[in-house]
Parts: sequence; C-alpha cells; structure tokens
Amino acid sequence: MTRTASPAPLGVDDMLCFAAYSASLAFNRLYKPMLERMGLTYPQLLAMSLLWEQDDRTVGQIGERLFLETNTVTPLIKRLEAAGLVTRTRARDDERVVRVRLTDAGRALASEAGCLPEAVLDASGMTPEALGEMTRALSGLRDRLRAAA
Amino acid sequence: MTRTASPAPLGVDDMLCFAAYSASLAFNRLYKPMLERMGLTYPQLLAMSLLWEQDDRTVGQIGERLFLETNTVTPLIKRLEAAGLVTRTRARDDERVVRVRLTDAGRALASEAGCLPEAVLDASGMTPEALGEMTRALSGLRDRLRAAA
DNA sequence: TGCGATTAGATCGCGTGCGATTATTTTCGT
DNA sequence: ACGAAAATAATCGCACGCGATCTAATCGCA
Repeated sequence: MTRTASPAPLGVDDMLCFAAYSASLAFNRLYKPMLERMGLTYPQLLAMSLLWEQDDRTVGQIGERLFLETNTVTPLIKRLEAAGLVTRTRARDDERVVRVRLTDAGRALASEAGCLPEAVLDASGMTPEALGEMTRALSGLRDRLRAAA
Repeated sequence: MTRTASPAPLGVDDMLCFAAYSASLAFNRLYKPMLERMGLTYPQLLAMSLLWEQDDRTVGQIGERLFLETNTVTPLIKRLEAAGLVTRTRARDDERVVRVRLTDAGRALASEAGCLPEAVLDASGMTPEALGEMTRALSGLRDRLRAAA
C-alpha cells in the first residue's frame, strides 16, 4: 500500500469533472451534423433556445442564464446578428442595455431544433424519465459548485 | 395548448446537454484558484493526471484517453513542455511518434492536486459514493453518445 | 524492391470562454 | 445639482476544441 501525506490525485476516469467535461464534448459531437444544417454552433443554439423560450432579452440576461460572461456573449450575439437570426438594439430607456430580438428567420429555425432531443433519446438509450432525472441531478450539482466558487 | 408539427424545442434548463455543459464550466470555475496556483489550465491538468497515472505516453494516446484530437493535444503538450513539466521526444523506433514524459517538476506537481477532489467533495455536499455513482452514470452516457455519433 | 496507402503529428483558421481593461450610461449620496 | 460609484457592453489577449489540410515516416503488397 502507498503512504500518502497528501491524498493521491485521482485517475481521470474517477474524476466527476472529467465525466462532465467529456460528456459535454460528446454532446457537441453528436449535435454537430444537425447544428451544421442549422448553421449554428452549440453555444449559439443555447442562445437561440433562450430566445425561443422568450424573445427580447438583454445581453446580460442571456449571459446570466447560460452562465457566461458578457465578453463571451457579445461576439456570439453579433455573429447571430450577422447570420440574420437576431437584431441588436440599444434600449431607449437605458442606453447601456442592448436588447436582442429574433428575426423571422430566427423564429423559423426553432422548427428544426426538435431533432436534437430525439437524437439524445436515441443515442443515450435512456428513458425520458431517466434523462430528466440526470438533468436535475447535474443541474443541482452545477448550482452547488457555483455557490461554493 | 400549442399545436406542434415538429416537437417543440426544449427549454435550456430541460436539456441534459446544457446541464453537462454548464456543470463543466462550473467545475472550471471551482478549480480556477487551485489551478492558478499550480500554473495549469484545466485541460492541462487532465493531461498531467494521465501522466501521473502512468508516465511516458504518446500524443495520440493522450488524445484518445481525453477524447481530444491531436490538433488540440499537440499545442497543449508544447505548453506543458515550455513550462518545464514534461519532455517531448521522437521515438527512436518510430519517428512519427512523440513520447511525452514527466520531468521532476512535473512529477512533483502531483502532490498539489489532492486538493481538487476535496474541493469537489466539499462544494457538492455529496457523499463519495454518490459522486462515484454520478461519475459512472455520466461516463456511461458519454460512451453511448460517442458510440452513436 | 518500390510505390501507393496508412498512420502520427503538426499547422492554420474560426468560434468560444474568460481575465483584465475600457467606454458609456445611470444611479446615488450629499 | 454634481461628482463618485455602480452597472452594462464592448475590446483585447490567451488557451482551448475541432474541421481541414499538410508533412513525414511506416506499412503493405504486388
């Protein structure tokens, strides 16, 4: 047996962080062909999903919901604007704020996003209930990690 | 009730991919101060963890274990070399292969990595058993997603 | 033996993520 | 009412992640 003054570092396969990290990469790979058809990257899909839920959000609100800083969100939204999917306009009542709104093309793209949950269902081989349970568990973990950081 | 020809896209909070994505970001934030002390980024920590498990691996083997392409691993390992933590040498018997080996400084860094699992234990508020269970569940999901992609 | 196919790694370009900083606007205390 | 502090985005630099491509070395097989 080994004597460990400080505890031995774990192997990567025993690290929960690596499981989350590599699972996130795996989702990206699974989505890639569908995202490519939609002309989106994965973070762009998340931003669009937020706007499909509720249109007309500020850059800051999008960052807050996605747990991203504005220095990530700003250029991402600008690319969505360049792609003709959203508009960016300074709010009249508070000139610091930038409002992000879907264009017709952006709204229309929602209908193509339905294949993603289906792909997860198929690829995972899990029941919708099990997927929901895992989503809740992971979200809870994320929130506790954020609260501690 | 909404009528949906194609299924309505999920809200981000119901998407397992977003739970994994945001949890991965949260781990990074939790680790940040410790990684900074060690002079490592998170992917660099993963590469070092592999070498602490077993020294003397090729660039391709590291990529395979971390699910990363060589175009990601090559510059990452070069930065570890620049930091004096590993050496890169072409294999004599096959000049295509680059062997990566820990330096003394790289080996010594292992003793500072023990705080990371402890931080996860504290921050998550979960038992080691529950963490292990979640790690297995997520790893399994990752493997099934990769098999389908 | 020789030459095409394969393999291992490296290079390049683009889109994130984020720390640090900056610019502009709003708010608030006095 | 005015100036300091706070809030909101944007800009810059660096390190990933990966698709596409390139180079060099090895393998396979006629």
